[in-house]
Amino acid sequence: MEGSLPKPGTKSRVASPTRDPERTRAAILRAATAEITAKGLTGARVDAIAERAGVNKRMLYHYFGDKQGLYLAVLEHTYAAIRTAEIGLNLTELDPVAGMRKLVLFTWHYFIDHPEFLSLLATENMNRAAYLKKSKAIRPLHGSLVDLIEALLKRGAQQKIFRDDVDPVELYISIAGLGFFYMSNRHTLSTIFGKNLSASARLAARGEHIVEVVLAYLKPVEKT
Amino acid sequence: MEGSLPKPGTKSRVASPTRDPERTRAAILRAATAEITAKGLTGARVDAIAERAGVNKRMLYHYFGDKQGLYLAVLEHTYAAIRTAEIGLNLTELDPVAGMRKLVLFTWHYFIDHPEFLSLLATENMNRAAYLKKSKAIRPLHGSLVDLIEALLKRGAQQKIFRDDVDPVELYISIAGLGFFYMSNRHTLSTIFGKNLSASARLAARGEHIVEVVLAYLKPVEKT
DNA sequence: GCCGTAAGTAACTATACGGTTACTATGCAG
DNA sequence: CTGCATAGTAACCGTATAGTTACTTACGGC
Repeated sequence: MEGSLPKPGTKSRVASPTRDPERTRAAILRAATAEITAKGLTGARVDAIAERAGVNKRMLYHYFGDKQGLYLAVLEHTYAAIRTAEIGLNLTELDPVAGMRKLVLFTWHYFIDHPEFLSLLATENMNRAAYLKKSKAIRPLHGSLVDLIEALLKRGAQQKIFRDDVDPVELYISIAGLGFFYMSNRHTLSTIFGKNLSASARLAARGEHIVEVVLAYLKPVEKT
Repeated sequence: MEGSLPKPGTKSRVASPTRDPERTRAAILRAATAEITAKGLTGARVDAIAERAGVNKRMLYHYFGDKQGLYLAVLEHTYAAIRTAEIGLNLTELDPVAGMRKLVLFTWHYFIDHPEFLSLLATENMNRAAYLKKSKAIRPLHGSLVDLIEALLKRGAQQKIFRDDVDPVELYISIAGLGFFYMSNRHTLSTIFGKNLSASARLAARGEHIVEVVLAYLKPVEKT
């Protein structure tokens, strides 16, 4: 009797576990992100990705064409995530110093919470950004990031609490760099300096250090 | 007649081009550095290294055991180069601000001139510093770096031109990070921001920016 | 209720790759 | 001069790897 069978009529996501393209695609993308960020593009194994995703290898080629296509999808997905999160920050409501502090700490915590983003950047730069250059989806995301920082800097300069000659791109690279280098190189740095840089107390201290460095730089130069 | 043959008696380096272990070893190391920093450890091909070095592949195994042994030799050689150069800086002769400026710019220019160092760090961190941890040769090199910075900070604090609560390791990570991120990620950053960050005018400007950021941070907090 | 299309499987293939084998040439200590 | 350790060569090998082929199963529009 058909009463005990799962109802095929309902389009609910629970239904049959077979034949769920969206779930399969997402599982592949997640597995590929993990494998590629752990081992790099050349180190990642297509068979390992398929196994991690619990999916037949043939499906990777079905959905993403080839290994490179899969890598590009991972790259686009990962970049979109951070740029989207930044837009949600809503810095316009805060005074400039508080806004800058929030942006700096957001960036820092994003790096702590998303090591896969750091690894992927390292991989892509080793590749001279060849895939990023191919992607039409990623570049448009970055105008708004510059606008965000520019607005903050302008408000601060008007209120005379920031110096008025700051380049927003140069500043963003500094904010990101102060966190990126610490996190992406924490394994070598921990080893050569004989300290565990991943300890949570140290991570918190580093966050405050970065805020201090950035705000000290932004302070207007006193008149002599 | 034997008169026209190259004299084997003279031990001069010019003599016979065959059988020169030092030259062969050095050629392999150079080729391996180039190949590994261009493509990563997994991306590098043993056959390509041999060809680049103009040497039979068997020689790589003769001198370095296996691919991993070769990688370790590259890593040790590359780390030793920067740490040795730092020691030659002679910062004790300068006043603290000039000394710090010199250290910051040295680090920055080192990154510009030695992209292979940056790539190798990226590779090694992707590997969670597994090879660095194995190396007995590298760690001892780093005590003197911390001493160098510590001495500079102490002199500056005594003269009241630096704040007196600066952690030398935290500061070094900032100095390095401000340059490292810019250079190691210049391909992705140039792409997303639509600017050529490798242009020499921009590199010079970045150097000045980093000096400003570091010195602003080191300035003693004014009394309120 | 049937049929075309998209989702999914298993087994296979060509080759690129790290590493080895079996051998030869060189030069220096005695 | 000669024996022997080290430098060097060429050809080879097993396997891991990206990508394919040939086939089966489920879904949804008509």
